Amino acid sequence: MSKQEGARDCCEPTVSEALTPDAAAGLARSFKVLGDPVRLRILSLIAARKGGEVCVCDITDAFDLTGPTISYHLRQLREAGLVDCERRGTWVYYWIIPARLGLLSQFLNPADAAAAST
Amino acid sequence: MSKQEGARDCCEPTVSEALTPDAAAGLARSFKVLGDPVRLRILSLIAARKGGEVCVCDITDAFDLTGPTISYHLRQLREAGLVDCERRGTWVYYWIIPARLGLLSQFLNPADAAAAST
DNA sequence: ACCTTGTTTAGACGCTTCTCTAAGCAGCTT
DNA sequence: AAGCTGCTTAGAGAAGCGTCTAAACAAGGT
Repeated sequence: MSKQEGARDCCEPTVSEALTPDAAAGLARSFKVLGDPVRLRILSLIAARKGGEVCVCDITDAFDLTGPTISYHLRQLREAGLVDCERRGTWVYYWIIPARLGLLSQFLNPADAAAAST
Repeated sequence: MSKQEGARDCCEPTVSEALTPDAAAGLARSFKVLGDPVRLRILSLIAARKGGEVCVCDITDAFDLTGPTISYHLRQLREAGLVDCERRGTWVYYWIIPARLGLLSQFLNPADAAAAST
């Protein structure tokens, strides 16, 4: 309820057009998956890694959670199309799918996306 | 588990640096609020509106939900810092706080944000 | 003052989510 | 082939979320 006008009259970016219920459902599913601190940390851990790939065992080591719990979160990320994985011998490696994140980013700030595509 | 390499070797954007648990918690809270189709539609409804402001009654009319439910979602959006509101006479108007959305967008795609800030 | 309309708060209830333990599968290594 | 390690699946329980109805609060109009 603060009366701070002025935060919104500088650039007009934000969310483009009104969303259909279906489009909203699709986007919401992705955002919901991002709405957990553990998954966000997993994602940034993968992204920060040189080579862009991380073994599940490295992820598990970075958290104070059991293996199955990490596996659960990785599955959520996978099913949301945010990461993909591949087994190589004993280990399973995960990497980020940038296109999906780009899509979400674009929804939040169409102006940035437009600027980037020039 | 699909073997599609190559989706990630074209541009290297994605998520910048490894997140601290605290930073992750803050971001996750915002993304969680975005992780609901109704809230996403409310947001896009406000954003699409000429003038950038919408009365609660207009929002309520756009959904097949009760007033209290809409009020609940608006509160979530408000407490996440994504929107702000002001009462004017009988009606309460909501608008989007672009800075917050920009921050989230930037997390998802640092490359876009960098390009936009030039 | 009172009633009417717009909005929020409180409380209840069913469904989903996140975590765990136990058990299963996959691929080395000996 | 038997056992070891890495990872996933299955099932259970506590906590959280989204919806509703009922009631309260806020402003304006008789």
